[in-house]
Amino acid sequence: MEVRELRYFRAVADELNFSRAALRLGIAQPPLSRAIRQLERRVGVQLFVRDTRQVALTPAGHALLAETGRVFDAVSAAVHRTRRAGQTTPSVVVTAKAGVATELLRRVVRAYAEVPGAQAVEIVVSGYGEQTAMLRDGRADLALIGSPADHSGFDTEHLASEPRVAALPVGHELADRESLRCKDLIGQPMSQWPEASHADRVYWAGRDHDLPTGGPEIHDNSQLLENVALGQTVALIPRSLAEHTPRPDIVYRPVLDASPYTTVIAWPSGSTAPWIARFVQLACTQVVTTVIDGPSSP
Amino acid sequence: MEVRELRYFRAVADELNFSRAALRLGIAQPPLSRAIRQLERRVGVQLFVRDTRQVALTPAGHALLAETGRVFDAVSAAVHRTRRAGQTTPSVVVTAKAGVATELLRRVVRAYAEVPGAQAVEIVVSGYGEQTAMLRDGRADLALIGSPADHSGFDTEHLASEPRVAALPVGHELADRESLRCKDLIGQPMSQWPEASHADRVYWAGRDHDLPTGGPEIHDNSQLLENVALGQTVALIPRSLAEHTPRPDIVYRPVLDASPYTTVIAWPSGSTAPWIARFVQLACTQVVTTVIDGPSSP
DNA sequence: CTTGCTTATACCCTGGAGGTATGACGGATG
DNA sequence: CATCCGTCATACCTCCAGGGTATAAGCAAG
Repeated sequence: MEVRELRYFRAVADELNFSRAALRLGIAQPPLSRAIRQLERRVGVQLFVRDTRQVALTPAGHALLAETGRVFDAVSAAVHRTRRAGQTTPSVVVTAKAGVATELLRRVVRAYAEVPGAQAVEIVVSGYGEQTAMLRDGRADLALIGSPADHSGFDTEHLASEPRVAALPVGHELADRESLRCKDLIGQPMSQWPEASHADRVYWAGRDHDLPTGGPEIHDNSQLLENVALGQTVALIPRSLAEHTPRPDIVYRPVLDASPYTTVIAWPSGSTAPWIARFVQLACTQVVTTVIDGPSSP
Repeated sequence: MEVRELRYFRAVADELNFSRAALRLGIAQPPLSRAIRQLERRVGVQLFVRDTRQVALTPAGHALLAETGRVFDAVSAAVHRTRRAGQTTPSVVVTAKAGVATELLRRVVRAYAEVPGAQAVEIVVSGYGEQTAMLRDGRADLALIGSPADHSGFDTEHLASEPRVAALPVGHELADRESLRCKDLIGQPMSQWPEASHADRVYWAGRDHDLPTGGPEIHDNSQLLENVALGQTVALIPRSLAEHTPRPDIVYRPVLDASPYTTVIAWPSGSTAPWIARFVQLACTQVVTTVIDGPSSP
């Protein structure tokens, strides 16, 4: 099976229409039909049931579609990492969400620069949920990831945990309380990241608590806080974020029984590159000196 | 980048010799040289430094070689799983090492058969260390794996832990002791699985204990025990294995501070197929009733 | 210098990927 | 019911890239 065939397959599986898929691929429809037929012949199973009006995936087609992502990720990871390794001064790429843990990252990078023989470090700031994608497809070598992310397929090492606070608009009914509990937030509109899976939503809200969903969807921290200030939503955020973004129109209140916000450093599982081990080790020791304090979760 | 190009690259990287690589690939040498050149041109980096006498990998080549395995695994997983899904009665394939945990597996399979709408279950017995390979390349959907294995890239759920015993030949100097400790075994010839990485060896011997290596290499349990009986080696094995294979020429003695032998059920990380969740859940509940008893580790 | 081993170059050939034109089918529409 | 439109399949052509053979070129060893 060749990558080109898989690209064709995925286009058809996405569009469920040979003509549109061919358009998307930039080829004509007949060669696409033929390529799919040939793929079916080679693998030995039918992937689509198609009459002249309808195209649908067979169970085998569904199975193949589920696997295509891994193949594309592996291939583009190979290309990306090879290209980077081929540069005159290869650098290690670390990605992290804006805001959270950047001061930690700066410290680690400074410390890593001291290591004899260390490459340059390139820090790429990425949007919510994009860190894992960048690790998977090879745009990054290491990532700092917050707790509600999907770590599957990565090796991780725990870096820091910090308590969460609720961000409330000034004048909110809960704003005069010193601290809150998860159950206090039930019934409140609660913002969700757009890409968050169900598991993420549960986790984000604090594991095992039946916190509400359905607030407006937001894409970054400033947008989130803007929505909070406007009274559109409330939000559970890590305490450090609250400390770095004081706003006159928002109050932050600790949520005592929310699951702590944890930051992990992640890298592609099974990587044996020695500098990954060195960087991770450095990050772990740095985090000890950086002391992200706060009461430990009960 | 196409899979064919990667196959060619890997052959050359393995052989470090274009002629032999071409022979292995079943093509002539000139097309292979050209294909590699074209790959280098497409990716934009040099992969090999070659004069007329020597071929060596560049740093970029090393980086690419490290990624090829993931690509091949992903591709063959796609093919295997698609083929299986295309059969008239698709079955779920579970793999496990012979001996250990087979009674558990039988119970789970019986229970799973009761589930409405459940597929047939096919059990494949595989050699040491092969379970993970089968998961990775799609020959299996689920695997029961013993503790010294490399779980990276898989999701796992803990199933059972059991203490380890040392297998000693009758008449061995330690055979008359009721129980042992790891340090008693220092200096004994200790068998290693051939594919075991360094991490595996450490783990297998009981984490953090400086147990010896260098015994004869063995490939399955019966061969291992045969070697023990012949006085060639001693072995640390899970207790259930000892109980299922009583031998007049071998005595088993508990090793109190060896790390327990744990069995986990593993599946490709990120799989969302509902039947995986159902099977795993079933396995976890079954293991509670199967009660693999024994003293918990200190 | 010759021999033997390597990779690179030159050249040819063929299979298959891609294009165009068109057929066959079925739903929508009047 | 007839027409039209959108769909996938078929037929046929073109052309290039992947593969083969022959051979040059480079280097080490004898």
